[in-house]
Amino acid sequence: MKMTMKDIAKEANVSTATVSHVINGTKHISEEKHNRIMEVIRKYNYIPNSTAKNLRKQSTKTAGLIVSSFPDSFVTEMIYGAEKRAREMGYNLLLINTNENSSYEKETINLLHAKMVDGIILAPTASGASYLNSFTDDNFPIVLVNRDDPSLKNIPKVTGDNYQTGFDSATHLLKHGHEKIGIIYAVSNVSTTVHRIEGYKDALKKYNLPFNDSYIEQGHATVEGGAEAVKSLLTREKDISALFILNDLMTIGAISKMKELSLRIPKDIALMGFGDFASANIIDPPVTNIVLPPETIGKTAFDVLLSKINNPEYNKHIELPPTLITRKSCGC
Amino acid sequence: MKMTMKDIAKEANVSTATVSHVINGTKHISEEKHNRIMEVIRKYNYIPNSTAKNLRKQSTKTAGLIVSSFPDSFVTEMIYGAEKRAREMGYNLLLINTNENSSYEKETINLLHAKMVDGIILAPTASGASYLNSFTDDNFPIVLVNRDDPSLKNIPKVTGDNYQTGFDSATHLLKHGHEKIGIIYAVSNVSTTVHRIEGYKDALKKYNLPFNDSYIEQGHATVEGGAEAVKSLLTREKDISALFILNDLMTIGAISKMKELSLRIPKDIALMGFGDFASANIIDPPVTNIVLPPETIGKTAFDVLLSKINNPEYNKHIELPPTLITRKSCGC
DNA sequence: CCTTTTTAGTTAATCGATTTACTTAACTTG
DNA sequence: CAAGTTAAGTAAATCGATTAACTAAAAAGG
Repeated sequence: MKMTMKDIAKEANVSTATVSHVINGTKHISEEKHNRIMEVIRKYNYIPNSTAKNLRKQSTKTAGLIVSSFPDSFVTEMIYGAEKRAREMGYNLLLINTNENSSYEKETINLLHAKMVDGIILAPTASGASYLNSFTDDNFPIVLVNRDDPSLKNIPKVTGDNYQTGFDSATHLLKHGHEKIGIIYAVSNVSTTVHRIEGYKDALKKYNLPFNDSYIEQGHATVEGGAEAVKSLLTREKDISALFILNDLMTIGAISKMKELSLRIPKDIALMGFGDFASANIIDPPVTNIVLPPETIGKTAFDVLLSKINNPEYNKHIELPPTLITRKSCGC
Repeated sequence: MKMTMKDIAKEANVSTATVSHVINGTKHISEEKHNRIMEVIRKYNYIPNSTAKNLRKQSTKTAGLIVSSFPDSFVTEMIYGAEKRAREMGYNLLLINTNENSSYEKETINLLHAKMVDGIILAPTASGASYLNSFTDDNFPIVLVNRDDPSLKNIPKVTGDNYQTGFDSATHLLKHGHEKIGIIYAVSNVSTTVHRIEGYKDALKKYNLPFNDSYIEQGHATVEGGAEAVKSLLTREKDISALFILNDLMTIGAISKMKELSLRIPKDIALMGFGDFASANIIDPPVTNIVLPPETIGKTAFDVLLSKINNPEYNKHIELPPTLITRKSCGC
């Protein structure tokens, strides 16, 4: 049977206020009443209704986690990190996947706001998120994760250092003599892609090499998308000697297609992937990857959200550095 | 500024009841007032507070999704399917990962119950979930997903047909002459594992072959766990000619280790994996897998939860059939 | 011993919606 | 035109907690 605090109070012959104080330890209650109340609570296995509590306290111990591309191994690990941290801190996470649909993103934020979540961790879609200003101006805590939106100022951010990611991977290939390096990416107009390409460009510049726009190919973030993209790119640009692929599924698709085309990796084309997917090490050839720590990004995003909740002035941008994992596919 | 219905009512010179009726269409309101109210609502971008609504309506349009092993590609896709369906039906999903910790599972269900979620989709941990009876007896909608608990009766279930999965994969290997088939699994005492092994046993029986307990090896559900398990199993049982590995990461680890041990697949050992992970096709050799449809399982679980919410008597068990994807690793 | 302070507990307002029961005016209808 | 319906709107109860303000009794202080 569903028990309310009123029922407990009646059974224990006290007021609901007393019951509440016992439960929350907000006032000293005599040993005797304390015990009597606890007994009744245990007897009926009473658990206070959080919705009522939430309404009164104007806080829900729930946060929203809005991702834009799921399932994707990077995002999945990020979710894992955030959920784990949230749990440790006594929070629950509402998971929403906008699937790169920006109008759904906007809608969702309104919905979660109305649901009175204590804050939102948002991996935004490609279209700008300037509409967020009306929320942050109202002190509704939002933290951007993974993807940055440089136009937003009063908002904390947790991302990987994508510029460095692009710079380091390009430098690694350049160092080993590759001058014509192709890039395959999935999502346009997001900071993850844009910054990696910027890093790549600057690495070229450092080596006094020209940037060639047609070495950059877009495709779907799927195995098939990677296969198509690599075919289209390598058919068009025959002199490319190395590839940097910004998405794990696409990397897998690309390798598959290159085998089909009898292109040897790394002999004919060197290859670097992004993200440390489980099979990277046993694929033939094992894939050299540059990785950003998704779990840490997720965990940190939640910590930052908590900071923002506790201090509306908190607006740091935390950028986590990449790591290069050298295996066979780049021939280095 | 945060607006309440009271503010809107005052500004529009009506009662909150009228505002509520306009918003919900629960009573006919004159054109004139209707427009006046809508205008004020738009002017302030007013969105009704769901927590208050939830408290009053005793429903939250939110469901809990409790998984026990995350991130895991199967579970991830299941989450994807469930979240997508939930969204389509106007629900949000609270995602919780119990990490195979049964006491945390119990705690979480109490918590979500108190949060007044409309129902829960639960992928239970290994330890029995008989404590669920007190919830289902109270008509709190819970559906079991992925893992079955046969001791629970008044509860709907959505699972893959794991018996058939074990039977079909064993039969496939037996048909091609393998008589000593090893199994590597991750989690004990869950229906997914138990039923697959039962199916495997029955397939052996059909071929009049004995079941050998020591062909069954357990390990951690990780790449490293798979590597260790395969080493331990193949060192102990030298005459095994085929392996069936029930987890994708372990499959990857096992292949990696077998390469290290200079065991050729499928020449020395044939191999079948479970679940259609992205890299299966480009791993060397491409992995033959038997798969159950995780996205469909997740989606169906949410549909079933909705059925259960609308009809407390709904207690079907939906079991989805496996598909065999033949590639090189089993040599068939 | 009287005043002040502290302690233990309660009453009632509050959070922000929904909804039942009621009122008043307008409209039918025989 | 009196009686019965219907329509449009509102007041107030309600959902189930928390908590400010209050009270009464006990303890402390002078």
